[in-house]
Amino acid sequence: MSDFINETAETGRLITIKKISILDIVEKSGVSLVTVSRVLNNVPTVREENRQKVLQAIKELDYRPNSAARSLARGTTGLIGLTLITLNDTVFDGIVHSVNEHLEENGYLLALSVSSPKEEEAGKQNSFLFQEDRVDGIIVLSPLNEKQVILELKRKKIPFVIIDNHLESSKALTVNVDNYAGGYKATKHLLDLGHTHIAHVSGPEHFLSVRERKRGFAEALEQAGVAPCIVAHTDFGIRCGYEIAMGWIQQGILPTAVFAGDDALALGVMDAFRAHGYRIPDDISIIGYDDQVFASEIHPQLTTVRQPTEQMGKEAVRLLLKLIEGSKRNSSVLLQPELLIRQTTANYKHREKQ
Amino acid sequence: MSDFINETAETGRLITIKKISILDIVEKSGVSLVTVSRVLNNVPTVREENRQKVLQAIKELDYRPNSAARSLARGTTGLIGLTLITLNDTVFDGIVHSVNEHLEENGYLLALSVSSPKEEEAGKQNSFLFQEDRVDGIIVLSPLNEKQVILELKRKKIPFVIIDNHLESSKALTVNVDNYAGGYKATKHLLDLGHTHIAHVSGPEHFLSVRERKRGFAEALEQAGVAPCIVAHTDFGIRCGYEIAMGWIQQGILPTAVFAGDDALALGVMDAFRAHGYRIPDDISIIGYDDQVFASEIHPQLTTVRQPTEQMGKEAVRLLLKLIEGSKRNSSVLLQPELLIRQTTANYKHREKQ
DNA sequence: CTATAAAGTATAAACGTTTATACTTTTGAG
DNA sequence: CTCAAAAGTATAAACGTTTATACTTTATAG
Repeated sequence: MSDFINETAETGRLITIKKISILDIVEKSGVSLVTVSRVLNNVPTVREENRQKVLQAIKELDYRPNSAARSLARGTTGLIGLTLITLNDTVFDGIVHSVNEHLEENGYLLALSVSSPKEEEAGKQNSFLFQEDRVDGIIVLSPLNEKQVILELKRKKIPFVIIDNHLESSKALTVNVDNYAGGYKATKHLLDLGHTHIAHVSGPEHFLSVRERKRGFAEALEQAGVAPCIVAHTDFGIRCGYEIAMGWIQQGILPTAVFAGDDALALGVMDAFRAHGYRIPDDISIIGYDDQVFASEIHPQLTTVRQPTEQMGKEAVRLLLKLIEGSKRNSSVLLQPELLIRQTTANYKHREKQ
Repeated sequence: MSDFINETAETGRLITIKKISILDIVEKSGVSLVTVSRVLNNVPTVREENRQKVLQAIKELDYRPNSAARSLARGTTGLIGLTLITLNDTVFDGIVHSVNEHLEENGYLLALSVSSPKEEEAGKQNSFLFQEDRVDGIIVLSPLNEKQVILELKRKKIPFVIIDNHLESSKALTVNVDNYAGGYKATKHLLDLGHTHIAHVSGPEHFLSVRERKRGFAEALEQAGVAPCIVAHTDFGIRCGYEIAMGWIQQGILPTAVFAGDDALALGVMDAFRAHGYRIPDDISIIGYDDQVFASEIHPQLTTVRQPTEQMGKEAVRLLLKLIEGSKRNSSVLLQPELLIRQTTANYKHREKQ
């Protein structure tokens, strides 16, 4: 029971306030320390009458157990770290929400470590989270320098799960969405609409997700006996989509449908074609990926592929907690994406030359 | 020194691994426990030779101090909580990055608590973060139920700072951006371009930021002796901007410039006017707010008002840490936004009737 | 060589819980 | 009323640091 100094709001005078501990609850409730501890930890062998006394005392004194003492005694921090690069992304937002929610359900608190892409590529990522033994486990979201992260975490024996990994065959536990299926579904949708000149623009090829989506694209086309119109890799982002599409138009490469590797690219492509008088979806169909917030709000609303972010977070938490419990033989998870058909895709119609 | 069970990767056999503590470092380095502790805490009175021995032992044994024990002994958790509603926002993203960075610089770890707007409005917000004494302080980002949060935090005597508060006169320490100035600057820019039919569309009026931006808008107009063309309140988001602008056009309300309360609204407004054949910025100037990522990527690039997110996070951390240190007489911070002139605003030109 | 300061050491208390052990009281069935 | 089970109690160890105190060694100036 230590004291700390506080200041009354009105006078600014310093007064001393006793920090309350479990002993104060013992005193107030009149039961033993062990009983109080049992109530705190929901141990069943406590008479209801005593439980009430304890709860009452806790309420009256506004007692909150000291987490450090608990952690020390229990050998557990109750903290799970989540490392990521950016937050400004519907998918990440959904995952973080989900992870947060499911962790809280299980009595864990979420520690966040955001690093900039630059730091992460330099391998400096999340050094802080790794330094003390502050967390019971770590969820790594879409790590750029995956190998290094895995090595580090294994060496430190910190339980971890990776969401959206980029390595073909990482031996770590992972939660992924079937990007091949996403690419396949998107492309199949365009084929079903009668398109035969289908282009694909996507992000950098070193992303596994990019390669997988492209594989789905290629596979769907091959099964339909259709040759790809063109495939382009660039950076993610509206601007890149715009530039790529502008390039196509200037070269006379004129797809009737485009499967973009993410919604921002799709938006850029739309911008470019519209700038040349194309109407969407009448003259060209566009399909994105990720279902960013703007996708359903722009005009026309963007057809896209949604990743099940709620499930991703839930599964990652489930896997990690099992790992922490010491469960062996857990296996990685592969979830399915969902095609959202909106207004930027339509049946192929022959377009009159401009 | 306790033991824990681990599994060899190859055999799956259970082996016992000793968890290393400071005592192992004492043994390995041959110096006293106090000296080791001093090295760990950067106390200067340690001979360089001994410091090296200790550091060497720490490295060889891959020792990381137990954070729970540290926290207990120091009476500090080293954790700062950040509560917010959504992450999917350039401004929030910037603030979280900044908060994270500046906390780490000061040896703190960031605990995140995301709640859904629904939860937050129901007052259930962040209950978890408040329950144990898990954090040394809390940064509250744009609280919907601000009064309740403040009351709760004061009652629990948890040091806190609010970023982007919505109450006119909260007695809490806050970090804000001068929304009045933002509205004023944006409107002044349009006036300087020769516009006299300027509309304003913004979010719900119960947001202080919305009212302040509007006040800046009104003040700038009044100083110029210009009457507002129209002022509308709706929800934030592309769709709402689109609908409002559509309504204007149908009613024959035709501003030559629009100041939108955020970038998404601006995008919706642009969509609507473009759908009616308006060219931007030739026929109508549009200005947004926040400088979301897409603002500089769309075509034409959106003129907007940027909030200094890096500074906001930095100031919030600074204030909070001072508060934790026990410093009195800290004062709230008001930062200035910046007008970013890009391609959606241009000199007023008389437009020929369609 | 001595006196003094700097740097080291050992020892122990403190931080606030959890949890094991051993013992005591209460409750309820027979 | 007796006895066993359930529920309680007291006591103490453990968790791994930090930090205060008092003492010892080492380096350095005179």
